[in-house]
Amino acid sequence: MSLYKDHITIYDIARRAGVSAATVSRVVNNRANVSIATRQKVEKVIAEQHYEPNEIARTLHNRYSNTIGLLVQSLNNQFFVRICNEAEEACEKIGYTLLIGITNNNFQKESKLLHTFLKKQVDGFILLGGRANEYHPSRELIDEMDFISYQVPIVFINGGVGFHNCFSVKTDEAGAFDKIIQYLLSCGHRKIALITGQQHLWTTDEKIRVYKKNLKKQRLKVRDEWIVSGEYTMASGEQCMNRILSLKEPPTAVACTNDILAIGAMRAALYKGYNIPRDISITGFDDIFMAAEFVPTLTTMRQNYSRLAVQAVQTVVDYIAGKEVAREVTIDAELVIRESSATLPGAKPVVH
Amino acid sequence: MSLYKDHITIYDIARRAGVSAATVSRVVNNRANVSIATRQKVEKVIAEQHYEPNEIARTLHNRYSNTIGLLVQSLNNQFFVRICNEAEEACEKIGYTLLIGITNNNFQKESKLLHTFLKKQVDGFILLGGRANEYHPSRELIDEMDFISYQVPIVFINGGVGFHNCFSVKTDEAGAFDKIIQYLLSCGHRKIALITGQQHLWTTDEKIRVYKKNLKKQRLKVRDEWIVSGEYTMASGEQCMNRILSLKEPPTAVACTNDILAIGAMRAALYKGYNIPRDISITGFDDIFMAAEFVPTLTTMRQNYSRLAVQAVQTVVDYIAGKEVAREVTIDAELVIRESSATLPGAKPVVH
DNA sequence: TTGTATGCGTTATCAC
DNA sequence: GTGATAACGCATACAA
Repeated sequence: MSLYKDHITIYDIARRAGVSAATVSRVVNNRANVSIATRQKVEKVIAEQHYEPNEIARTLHNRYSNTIGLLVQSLNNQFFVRICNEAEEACEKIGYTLLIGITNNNFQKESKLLHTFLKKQVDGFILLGGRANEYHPSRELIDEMDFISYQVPIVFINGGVGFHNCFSVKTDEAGAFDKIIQYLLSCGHRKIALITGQQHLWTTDEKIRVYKKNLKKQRLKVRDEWIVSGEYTMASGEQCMNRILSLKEPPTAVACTNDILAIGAMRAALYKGYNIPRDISITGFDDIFMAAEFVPTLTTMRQNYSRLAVQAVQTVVDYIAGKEVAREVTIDAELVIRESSATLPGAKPVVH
Repeated sequence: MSLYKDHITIYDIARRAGVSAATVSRVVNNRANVSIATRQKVEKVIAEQHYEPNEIARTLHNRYSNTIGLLVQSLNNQFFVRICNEAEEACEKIGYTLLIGITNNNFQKESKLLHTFLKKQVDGFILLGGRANEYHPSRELIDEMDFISYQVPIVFINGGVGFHNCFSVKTDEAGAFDKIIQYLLSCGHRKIALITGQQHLWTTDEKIRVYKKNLKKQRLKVRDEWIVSGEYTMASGEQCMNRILSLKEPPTAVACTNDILAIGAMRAALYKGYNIPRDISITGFDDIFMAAEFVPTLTTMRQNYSRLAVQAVQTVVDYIAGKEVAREVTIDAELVIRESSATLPGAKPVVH
C-alpha cells in the first residue's frame, strides 16, 4: 500500500506561525488563554494551509470519537430510512457523526458490526430492528449486549425488551394499535382481520394482543383464520391477503401491523378486482412515504420519527456526559385517515 | 464528560502473557516471526480478556482507516438505497467499513460531510447524486473536489463529469435510454412524451438528447409540449403527467427519466381514470423495488446496482493500493418489460 | 500567555 | 524469536 497520505499537522502550523504546537491546539480548540495577536497569527496560517485537525488523533487522545453507531436492519423499509435520516440530522446538529451499519437481519452480521464499530471507538449505539426486537432474547444475545453496554451505551428504538443495562425509546405501539382498531370499530366494522409479520417480535405480539383485546371488549369472536402472520415484506402481505380473501366469510376490514404489509395486501385485493375501500378497508402502521403515494392512499398510524430519533441520539449523548437518563421513553403515534378505509352505513367514526 | 471508557490494551495482554507489547502485536497481526508456544500463550490471554485492538490507534499509526465515505443525496430514493446496500456489502467483504453520509441534496451539507469524513481519515470517497451530477460544475465545486481528490481518491457513481482528477463508474445512460425509447417505438408508439427531472443534470440531459435523436431518426416531430421537466419526486411526476394529459393531443406513451417520476405519472393517470397500459403506456428508469410493487408494475431499465457499487469500491481500494485504475467505467443496463407498457395493434416489439 | 513533556494504543525499526 | 523504543497527531499538566 503506497503511503501517499501526507497531511498538514499541528506542528506544521506551529512552525509556520512561530509558536508551539500547544498554542496551535489552544487556538483550534478555542481555549481562552491565548493572546489576540497570537491567535490571529495562528488562524492566518491555518487558513492559508487549509489545516484541518486529524480526528483520529483527537479521538485517540480524548477517548471520544463523537461518533454514534446506528445498526439498522434494512434500508428497504422506508420506516427505517426515516429514522436514519432524522438521527443523522440530530447528530450533525450537535457535532456528532452517525455511522450507519446495515445488518440485513443477519444476526452474525449484526454481531460483527457491533464489534467493528466498537473497535472504531463509537461513543454509543442505536439499534433499530434486528434481533433486539425478539420478544424473548436468547442468553447469548443478552450476554453480547451486556458486553457492549458495559463499555458504551446502547439505545434501542422500538425494541430491546429484556436488556437491563440498555436504554429504550419506543412508540407506544399498544396504544397506537388500540387507536386504529378502535377507529375501524367506530367505522362500523365488525369483521376485522389482522395481517402481521413475524411473531415473537415485540412489535408484532403487542399488536396481536391489542387486536384480540379490542374484539373481546366488543364481544366479537376472535377467529383464528382471521389472524394471518407472515413476515414483514410486501410479498408476504399479498399472500396473507389472498388467504383472507379466499375465506368463506371474508372480513370488511383488514388491519395490518405495518405499512409494507398493508400495501402488499392492497396489491392483492386490487389484482382480484376489489375496490378499496368500497369492498374492503385496509389499514397500516408506520406511515412510510409510500403510504401516501400508493393508489389508494393508506390509512395508518404515523410514528413520530423525529422524536424517536432525536430522543435516541440525546440519550446516548446525555449518558456519556454523565447526565441522568431515563431507561425508557415512550412516544405517541398519530392516526392518519386516508382513502383505504371506509365508514360503513350508519356508523360515525371516532378519532381519538 | 465523565471518562468511563477503559479499554484493555495491548499492554494489558502483554503483561498477562508475560511478553512484550510488540509480540502481542505480532500475534494480533498474524506475523510469521512468533514461536508457536508464545503465539498460543498470547492468544489464550486475548480470548480470556476479550481483547479487541483499537482501530483508532491503528489508523493513527498506519495512516489508513480501512474506511470509505459514501455521500448519498437521499435514502428516500430506493435507487440510492440499493447502491448503498451493495457498496456496504462490497466493503464488508474486504474488511472495509462504509461511512454513509446523507446530503439531502444540500450543497453545504455535502461540503461539510466531505470535510468531516476527511478529518476522520476515510481512505476515499464514493459520491452518489448531489451536485456532482451537475452537467456544468461550478469553478468552486471543481476546486473543492480538487482539494479532496489531491488527498484521497473520489469515485462518482453516475456523475462527476468534468472532474479531471476523479474516477467515474456509470451506467451507460444514453445507451440504456436508447433501448427503452426504441422499444416503445417498436411497440408501435409514435406519440411519445417525455417526463424528466431537473435539467442540467448529467442523467437528465443525456436522456433528453437520446429522446430527441430517436424521434428525429424516425422522422417524428419533436414537440416541445411533450417534453415536460420537473424534479425527481413523485409529486413532480404527477404534475408533469397532468400537464401532458390535458394536452389537446395526448401521447400514447410517456417515457420517464426515472422510476419515481414514472410512478408519479401512473398515479396521476390512474386518478383520472385512465387504464394503464390500455389507454396510455408509461415507462421508467432504474428499476427500483417499487417498480415491481406498484399496480400496475412498471416497464423500466434496470441499472446494474451490484456492479456499479462493487466497481466503485474496488476503484478506491485499488487506487490506494497503488494499482492502475480506469478513470471511467461504463456499465450496461437491462430492459425489464412489465405491465405498464402496451404494444399497439399491428406492431411487433423488438427488445435489444 | 506560552512552551515542554507526556500519554493515548498501535506498529515498525532496530537491536539482541 | 523477542524486546525496547520511536512515531503517528493531538491535547493536557505542568513549568516558565
